[in-house]
Amino acid sequence: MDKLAPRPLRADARRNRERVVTAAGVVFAEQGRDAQMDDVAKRAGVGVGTVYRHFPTKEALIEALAIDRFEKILATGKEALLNPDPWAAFEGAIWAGAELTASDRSFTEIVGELSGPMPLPERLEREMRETYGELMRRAQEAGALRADVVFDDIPMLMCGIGAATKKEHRCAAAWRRHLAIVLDGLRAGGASGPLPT
Amino acid sequence: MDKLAPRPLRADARRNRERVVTAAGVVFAEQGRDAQMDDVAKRAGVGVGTVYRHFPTKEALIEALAIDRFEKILATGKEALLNPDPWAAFEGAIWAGAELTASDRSFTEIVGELSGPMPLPERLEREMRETYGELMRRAQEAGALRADVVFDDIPMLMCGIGAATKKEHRCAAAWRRHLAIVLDGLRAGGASGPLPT
Amino acid sequence: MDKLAPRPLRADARRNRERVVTAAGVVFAEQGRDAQMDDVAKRAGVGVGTVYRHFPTKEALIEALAIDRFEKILATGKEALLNPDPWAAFEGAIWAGAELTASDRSFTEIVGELSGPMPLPERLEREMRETYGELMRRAQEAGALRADVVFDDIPMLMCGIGAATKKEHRCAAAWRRHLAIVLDGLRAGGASGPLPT
Amino acid sequence: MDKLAPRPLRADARRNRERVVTAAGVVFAEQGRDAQMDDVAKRAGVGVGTVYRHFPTKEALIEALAIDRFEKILATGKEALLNPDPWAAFEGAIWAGAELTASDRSFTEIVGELSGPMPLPERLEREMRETYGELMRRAQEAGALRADVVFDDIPMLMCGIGAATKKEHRCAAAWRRHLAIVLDGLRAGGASGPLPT
DNA sequence: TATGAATGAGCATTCATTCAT
DNA sequence: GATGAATGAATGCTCATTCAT
Repeated sequence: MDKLAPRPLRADARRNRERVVTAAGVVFAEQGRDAQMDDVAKRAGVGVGTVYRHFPTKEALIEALAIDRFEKILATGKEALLNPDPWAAFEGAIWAGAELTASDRSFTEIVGELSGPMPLPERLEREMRETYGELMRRAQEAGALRADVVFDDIPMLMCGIGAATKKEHRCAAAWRRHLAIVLDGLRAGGASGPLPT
Repeated sequence: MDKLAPRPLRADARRNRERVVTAAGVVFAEQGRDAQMDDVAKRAGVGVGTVYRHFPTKEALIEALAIDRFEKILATGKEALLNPDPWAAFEGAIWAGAELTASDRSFTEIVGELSGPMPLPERLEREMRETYGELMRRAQEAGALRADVVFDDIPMLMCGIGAATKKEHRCAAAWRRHLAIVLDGLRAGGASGPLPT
Repeated sequence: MDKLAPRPLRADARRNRERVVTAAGVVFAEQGRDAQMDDVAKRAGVGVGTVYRHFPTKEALIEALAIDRFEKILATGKEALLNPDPWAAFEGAIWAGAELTASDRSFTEIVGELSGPMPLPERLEREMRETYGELMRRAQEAGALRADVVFDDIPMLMCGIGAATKKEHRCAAAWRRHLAIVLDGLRAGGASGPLPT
Repeated sequence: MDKLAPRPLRADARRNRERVVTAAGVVFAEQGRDAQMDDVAKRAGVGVGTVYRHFPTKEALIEALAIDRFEKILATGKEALLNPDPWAAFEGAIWAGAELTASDRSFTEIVGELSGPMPLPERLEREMRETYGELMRRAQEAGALRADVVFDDIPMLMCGIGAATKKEHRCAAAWRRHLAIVLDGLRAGGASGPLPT
């Protein structure tokens, strides 16, 4: 009913939860979102029941996984903020996020299905906005990033990059070309005109 | 008996096949790749058996759908070749393809799952290569398109656009911003350096 | 409604019927009773509808096939009656029937499933009884066939032989050993005691 | 589903497996090889999933059933070895096996389909060979069993008996007449000549 | 709390039979 | 009559979820 108090979660329970999330990451990475709960359990070395104790549905597990991924992206964004060069900071954040996305097949799949129906927790979304918003603001103030991009363009662009990492295009690292092109398009100097609204 | 003429396929059979493809387009668009064959049949107003008479497996139906989509894209590409302005022709082809992609949610999903395991028929792939290759060559010769993009970058970029059209981003037409950025990145003038290989 | 008059059946219709029966014989021989009606039709070079015009159900077709087979067996039995040696006549009839059975996989399968639920037409059954009954009577009168075998033992023994021809026992002709043993058991001299009732 | 009394035993999985096998025996006996897995489950009082938990495919279930049957036959064969009279031992083993076969209609069907494509486990086949081989050797040494029968003739003959038990011949026990005839044919004294090779 | 056996709705696919052409 | 496209009930099997131990 009331969610005021987050339950303490005993040490072994927390460890189990961790194992499940980790296993889910691997299994979904390998087999995509159609992977089976039994496989996740097996990989985690627990029974299915335990998986369901921590995550009431498969969807909930996937959501938890997605949040975990976004936390990691956010971390790279925060780290980028330390870079004094505004454009390098922005660019570096984007490259780091893309690298994470590319390194895990499930990442894209999960994040891909996610944006619409499965919103992130308020705190996470806010921090994402703050962090990447700040990176963009600085780069724009420095005249490096075109002025008409807004924060909401970023997840969209990242979705595109994610899609590029998912397939077997000409070569495994083909997505880097995609990102390089996009970044050139994002440069203040490259703009051929204002973005459509 | 004689195979000189391809099977005429009775009038009603052809009509039914058409209805199945149309229904499949709608159903897969609405429910994604996991939509059920029974639903396709119901939507088409035929029995499942009829669906299976025309397409031996669900996979075959999806593939047929994908080919149909690619044919439409190819048609816009060929039309673009008529435009004497090399960059406008190239840009127009890309916009037209994206528009088609955006107008049908299943398009992206199906094409998305497609590139890897389900190759297009040789003829279609060749024509795609020829048409878009020519569009690119002209635009590059005119100094409008950066010289280091190659044909294989296009499907990758289109996948990205497709991903952008799939989600509910800030607004329905947000993908246009994505494409505008990408196109700016593709301009010869916008390149900040060579694309990674 | 009334079936008093057998319909004339136009020449081409009769020819078609013949083709269907022949095709069914081959197809069921190759694939067993689970073969499909479509395959029978294809083999016969007609549409399924034509098959169904002549045989209202698959079961009816199989029954017709069975009758056809029994007619052939009966023919060998009648021919055997011409042999003046009573035991040789009996033995020859049995061998001939087994040979037919062995030569066609569907034969056994169909006949096997048949005896119980699918009785032969009265005329055919009567003639079988008359012919084989006579062969047995003569052999028994000559003191060659044990006196306690009765007509109804024969189909049972033939079923057994049929089963033997169906499998891949030690060698293709292993069933001949089975029949040789049975025939020795049927000889008047071989009886170790009366058959159970 | 379950009885009012709480289940005391932990090994309900094993019991369920037993129930599935038993139910399968009955259902396949009644309806033959084409019986449905759902019916087996219903008869066993479990869900289909449970059937599939224990037997990955229908084929596997049938095979398990067949092995179970052969084990029972083998047991009677081993018991017969205790009989000091060589012919009585051999004859008794055959009768006992036939009795088992006759008592369960599915037995024949399953074994019938079995011999070819579905070999028994090595151990079982070996023990069958050893046991029945020994019974035959003794009976032949005693001059009671004709010298030219070999082990491989036995399954063939049993198939025949099985076929005889399967149908509704003149009377329910008609197969006993078949077996009596075969046994007379197997006696050393009854041989009219060597068996065909 | 952990376990994994049990559940059963769900799904792709088949095939005997019907019926419009 | 002949054809073969259409039908849809039936079937083997899966897998997210529940629950007895």
